[in-house]
Amino acid sequence: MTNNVQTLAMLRAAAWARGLAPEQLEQVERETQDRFFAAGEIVCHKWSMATHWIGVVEGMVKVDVLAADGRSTTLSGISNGGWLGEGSVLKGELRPYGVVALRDSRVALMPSQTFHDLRGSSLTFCHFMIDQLNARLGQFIALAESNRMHDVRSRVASCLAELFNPQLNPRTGPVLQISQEEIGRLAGISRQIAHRALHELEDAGLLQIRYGSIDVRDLDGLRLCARAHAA
DNA sequence: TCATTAAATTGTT
DNA sequence: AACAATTTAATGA
Repeated sequence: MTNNVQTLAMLRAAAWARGLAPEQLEQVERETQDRFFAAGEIVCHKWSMATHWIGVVEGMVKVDVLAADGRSTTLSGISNGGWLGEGSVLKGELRPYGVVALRDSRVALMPSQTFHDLRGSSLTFCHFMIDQLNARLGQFIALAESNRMHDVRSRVASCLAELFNPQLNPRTGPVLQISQEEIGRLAGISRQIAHRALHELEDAGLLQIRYGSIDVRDLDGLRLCARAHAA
């Protein structure tokens, strides 16, 4: 249950909620919780039970895995309007990743029971879920291709463009409040390499680097760069 | 409002 | 990886 205005607006505006019957939407609003996480806080631990489907109301969270020696890499970033964790909820398994707030974030938590109720009763929800899983698959295919075939600049461009994936991150604004260190984790490179790649993208006029944030000026240009092979 | 300081982030080698 | 420089936010006069 949540009284938060932003969270309620986010639920009602979600693509999967548009086709719901009034009583179904009421159930969602009644059963979905609402929590605030400060930057750096853990939203859910690795290997924890997947008890909720997670939506980002406002802010940004990352999905990451960390090695025993403390190194960590980021698999995905999710910002305003994005949902994550459906895979583990569908399978009823432990999450094979951790979720961490990249900056102060408000997060919606839909209980897995509610999730399964929708899955069984709403065709539009099921359609959304097909699109969601398909987008996730495409994301990881692009990631594998980018890692194996493309240079560093294209990889960074690809990772940034994914933060604007219309299915996975439907309401990302042009200003990404994310440090170069986190960009590096997202692209699987060091902060120094990320720094250099970002300046190349800035010189190409695709974005503007600010303190603690990236201002994306040419999203289509980033997407083109993400598919380019040449150095 | 301004100076001081610590913390975070970026820049450079 | 190490270090320097810069930006931001918090504090107190």
